[in-house]
Amino acid sequence: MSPVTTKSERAEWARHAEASITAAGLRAGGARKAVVDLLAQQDCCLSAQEIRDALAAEAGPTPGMASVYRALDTLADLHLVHRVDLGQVAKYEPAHPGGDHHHHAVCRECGAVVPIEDDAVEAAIHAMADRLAFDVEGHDITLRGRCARCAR
Amino acid sequence: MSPVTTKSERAEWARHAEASITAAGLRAGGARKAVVDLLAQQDCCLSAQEIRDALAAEAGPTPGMASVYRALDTLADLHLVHRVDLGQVAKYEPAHPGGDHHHHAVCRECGAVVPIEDDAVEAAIHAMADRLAFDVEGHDITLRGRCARCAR
DNA sequence: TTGTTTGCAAACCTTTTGCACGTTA
DNA sequence: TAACGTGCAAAAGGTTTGCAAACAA
Repeated sequence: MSPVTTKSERAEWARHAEASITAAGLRAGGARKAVVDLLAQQDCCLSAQEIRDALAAEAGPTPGMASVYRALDTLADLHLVHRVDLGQVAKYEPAHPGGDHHHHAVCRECGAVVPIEDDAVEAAIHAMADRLAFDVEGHDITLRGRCARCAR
Repeated sequence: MSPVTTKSERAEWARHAEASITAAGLRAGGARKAVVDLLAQQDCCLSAQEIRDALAAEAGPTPGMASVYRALDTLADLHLVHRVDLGQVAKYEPAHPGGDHHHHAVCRECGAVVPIEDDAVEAAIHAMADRLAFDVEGHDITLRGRCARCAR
């Protein structure tokens, strides 16, 4: 299974994020930087709690939940992260500038989230969007079912 | 704009729901019946709060929020309603037996939710699902953007 | 110095649960 | 009458906000 984003794409996102934050006149605090650095390593979405847990496992101070939420909020405003609503908990993932994105399959048994990509579906969605009396800026697709492991 | 479901489809759903509830050995209480009757009139999704507010506006006793949630939970277990996660609040809509379903476009300005249908997108989703190592049981699509009124 | 960022605690909101009472089959 | 359904209140998450101290530019 190929990764959904390459290592260089993730590094590119980190640079882009830093630049956007500076360009917006924001300062470089520790908590937000830690969140950006962690997201830069991710291929798929994480919840605020998962982000904080991951940062708590690293060396250095652990940011408070409020700071994690505030950082995610700021990043979402700058279109640097995309918020994904897969259930009762919001998840967040890096938003890549080129419009390059993926969707999610969620296992109803184990809760696993698998990233998925499909050009034909993207094309069909865009064709539909063009015909609607609605100014479509983005879309999310969630598949529900059971992952390969749980279905076996 | 044509309705997503016809009046007869909605009446059909109400009958089907009553029958399923009885068949499951459940009894006929007032709160759940009120929720079923209200959902039977809906074309698209409502939140638990919206359901209760609508019932409060009607004649007769207003069910407690807990009863609304319990009713929705039971109906979801019986596959009579589909839970839709469009944001921080869960919404619920009647699930039509034939597999007939729609998706949603959400306006980022006014929050309006517009039901959408597209056979080509459905076909593309199914084709993709067949190729995945994931047992896909259902899917949800959310378009984000601005509705016709807000975009004007 | 000045405005931003952070952490903590409290507030908020949605959803769930415990429990006693009413109701259905 | 035995089990289920309901309402109320309390609890339980997840997320947001107020405020004072720490910090970057």
